[in-house]
Amino acid sequence: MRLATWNVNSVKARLPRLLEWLAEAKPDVLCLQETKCSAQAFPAAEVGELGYAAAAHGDGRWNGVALLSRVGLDDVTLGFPGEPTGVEAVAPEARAMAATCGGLRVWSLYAPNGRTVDSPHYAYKLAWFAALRDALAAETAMPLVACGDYNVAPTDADVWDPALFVGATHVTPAERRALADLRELGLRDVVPTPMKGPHPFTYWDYRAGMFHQNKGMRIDLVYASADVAGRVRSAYVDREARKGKGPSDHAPIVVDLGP
DNA sequence: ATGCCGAAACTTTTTCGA
Repeated sequence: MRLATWNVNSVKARLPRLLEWLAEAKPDVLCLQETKCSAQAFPAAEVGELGYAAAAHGDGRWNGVALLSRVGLDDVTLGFPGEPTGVEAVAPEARAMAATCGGLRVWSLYAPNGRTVDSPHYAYKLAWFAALRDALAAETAMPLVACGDYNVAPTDADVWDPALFVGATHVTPAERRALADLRELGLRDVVPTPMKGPHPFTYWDYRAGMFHQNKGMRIDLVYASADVAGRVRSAYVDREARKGKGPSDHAPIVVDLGP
């Protein structure tokens, strides 16, 4: 089974690139983040023509996650119990969903950014991770993979220049502790192989030629239960998808699982 | 060459991203 995750930064703006990538990479299951469209507006017909069932969770302009599968898409759940609401919001944002695909419980996650450490958005980010931990703890009895944009660089090696991130979000001990809490559930970080350079970065800012200088971050992660992690045959960052006209600022991660 | 920010909307600037 080929599993993939990709923050597409608008599924509408990225639709030609998405369809092209699906036809080429042929994942069995794809987790999408930052779809930036409502569930009703999700291009289900277009991906359906390539053989994918789709489920989407989104409310419009911001956030949004989706799951595509050609090996079954059952028991879809949107959000999770105890998910906190956004800052100054009355309802949770569209940042999490799950489905059972080919015998695997698959989550597509888009963690809050946090903005700055003194922002209420940072406290919200940590609360969101704490609630996510409890939600995933209830699902560890089955083969589980939690994929997505975690908006946390697990180690200093996961940012191009740690000195530039001192005092910034994405690298704080509390954020890294939140990831460690997920690993303590038994989830393992499936670290992909970079196509170029020593670091498997998955995100490069659009600005200032960051991609071309390989100044990136590894913030998109695949967290797999031990049984699933043991089935991993290969995993890589498809940085080709970050090139060319109209790319997302994130590259997909592709994971091949054995039986 | 990978090639120097992009998406969305209560749009003609502002908000957000990390």
